[in-house]
Amino acid sequence: MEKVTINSVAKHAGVSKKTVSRVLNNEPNVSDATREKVQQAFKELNYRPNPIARGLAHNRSFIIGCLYDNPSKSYITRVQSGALEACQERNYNLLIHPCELRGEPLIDNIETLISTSRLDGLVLTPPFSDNKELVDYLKFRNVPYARVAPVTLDDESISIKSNDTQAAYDITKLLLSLGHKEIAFIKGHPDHSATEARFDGYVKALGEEGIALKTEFVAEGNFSYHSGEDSARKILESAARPSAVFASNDYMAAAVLKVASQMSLKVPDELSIVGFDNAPIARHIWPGLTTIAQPVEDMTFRAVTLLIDSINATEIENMVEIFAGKLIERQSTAQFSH
Amino acid sequence: MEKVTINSVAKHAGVSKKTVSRVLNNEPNVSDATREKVQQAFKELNYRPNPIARGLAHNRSFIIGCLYDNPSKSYITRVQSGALEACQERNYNLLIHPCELRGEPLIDNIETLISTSRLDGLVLTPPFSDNKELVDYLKFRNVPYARVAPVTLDDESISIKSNDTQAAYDITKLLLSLGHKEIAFIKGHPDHSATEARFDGYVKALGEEGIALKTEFVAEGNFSYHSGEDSARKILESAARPSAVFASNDYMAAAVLKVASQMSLKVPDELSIVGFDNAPIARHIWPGLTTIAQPVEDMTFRAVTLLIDSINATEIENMVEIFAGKLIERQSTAQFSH
DNA sequence: ATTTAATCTGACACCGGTGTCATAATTAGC
DNA sequence: GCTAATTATGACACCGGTGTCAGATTAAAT
Repeated sequence: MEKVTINSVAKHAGVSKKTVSRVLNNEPNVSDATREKVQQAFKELNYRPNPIARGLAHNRSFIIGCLYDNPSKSYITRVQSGALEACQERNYNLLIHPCELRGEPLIDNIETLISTSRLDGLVLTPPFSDNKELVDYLKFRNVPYARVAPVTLDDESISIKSNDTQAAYDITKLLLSLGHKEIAFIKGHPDHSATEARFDGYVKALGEEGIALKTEFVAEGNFSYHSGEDSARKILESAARPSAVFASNDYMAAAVLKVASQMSLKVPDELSIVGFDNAPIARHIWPGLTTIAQPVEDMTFRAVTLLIDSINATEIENMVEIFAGKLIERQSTAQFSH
Repeated sequence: MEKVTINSVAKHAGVSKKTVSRVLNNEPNVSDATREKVQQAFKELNYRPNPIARGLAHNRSFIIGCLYDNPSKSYITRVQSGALEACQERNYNLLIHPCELRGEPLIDNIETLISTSRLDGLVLTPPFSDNKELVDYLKFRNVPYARVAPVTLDDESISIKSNDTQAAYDITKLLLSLGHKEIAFIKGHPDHSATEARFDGYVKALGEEGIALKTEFVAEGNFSYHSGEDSARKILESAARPSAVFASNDYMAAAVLKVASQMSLKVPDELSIVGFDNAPIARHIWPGLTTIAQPVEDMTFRAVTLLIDSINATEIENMVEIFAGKLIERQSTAQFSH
């Protein structure tokens, strides 16, 4: 297969390569006749511009990096899926970068990533979205970035928020409306800002009913299945067992279900359980988990789209958008029966 | 931050840029003194070669594509993880390409992918590893590729195999040794060659015990949780209910467990269940699934490493390597009690 | 001390695009 | 119909590296 470059197209169409470049980029100041000729040559030769050469000329890589450190595989693939779609639409490539938050020094890691791969921009997903050190570094290095699901807002970057607090409030309200008064809570990883946000919603809902927060009903998890197990044991084996458990994500909720099974506690008759995220496991276990579905793909898609557009815009405009979660009721919740 | 190019390094070190390039690529014919000087300049200026310029000069992208279409998120992330590690080690980037096998014409899709992204090579994961049309196309287009977990061998490519048949044989043998004689089987997706391989192992083990294959005990699934549910209903609601079910992957096995729970069938006392893959769900449900763990990361890592090395080698050497699965016993299997 | 071979080093073109600017071809204005 | 303003086009340098090849330097051989 003969290599087709801009030169061959130019020769074929009988014009200069600069003119070909003009047609390629939809630049003005090309006569209709010439444009036609060149486009014809594109087709006849099946020409594809070389993104690498283009990148060199522009001093750009047309690559967006996606940073994550999340135990949930399904969350990661959803993030990737949204990011990929946005990239493909704009002819960018996506470079995935899983990354241990507590591993080697984060900044060094990112520094290497950026300078070796020449990323044009970076999407931060939780828990990086709220990592001040990282955000400051990117700002200092002048690397465009977008934040997915941050809690803190700096008004200086593209941020696509989810309203975790509201959603957590809603799902807690659901439990309350079912007659539950003793509702335990399992927190997520302290590095994730969603952890506090979700907890806040829970606290707010309880507060509105005039129910005091019981410290023995609040366990410290870290979003992992394992931490959910430990927390569930602590909560369910305590003297005053709650009638419902709100786990900050579905993995931990699944772990609560497992512990309940092992203790022969019937769910939802003797114990209601709710999770968060609507991970696949929420519908893969029996009973299915009542949980909050978040539009992860949409959020990431939007973040990457805004990021790429801001890279190519002359005027940089930073914006915040908020996406809402949706309550999904399955079989793990039921009316409280004394 | 000043831009550091090969020219600035050359000036700083007082040599030509070609000499800098020589040092960069560890080429011979550079005096120790000069090499020292240049390396010193690298450090002082914190120089990072521009992969894009390098790519243009070499007519290479230093990007490996990873093709997949797999419902299992955990499988995908494991594949990615192995591939990424191999790429990072060799200074390549990884481009992920999820892809609907039954979606738009596959070859067109790949054609676009290759010509727009200028991939240097492609890793095929199931079900693409055994897609003859695709493999033929890549061969025709002269695109280097490696196949992860193929079943058919063409001896003309890098192939990293797993011994699915053996593993399926082993796990069936386990059920037989527990006294089970009526063992149902849920097949995977017909496009995945692993489907037949696993079935073969099951058939072989039964055959050795002189147990005839019952067609009513073989269901056609497609690796999805949902198909597992349907298959499980068909099998468990039949008149002659088996005492054990072998599902071709863990998602379908989890679905069997769900259906069994709904039917109040106690697992493992009244029904043993085994899966395949050791997906996270296998240990996230209760009882945990007895299954086969495959070294997915290792296999992909190896495939990508071999692929990159073969791209850079003058002599192309194709090879086949076989990785073994490992039987993992959890709580979903027990002695058959009449 | 020369010749010969081996080892270094740099000038220069090139990879495949894009930006700048000068010039050619139109069109508009009167 | 002639000049002025506008639009269309191409020559050329450049992005940051690498390959080729010739020339300079050093080491080995006689």
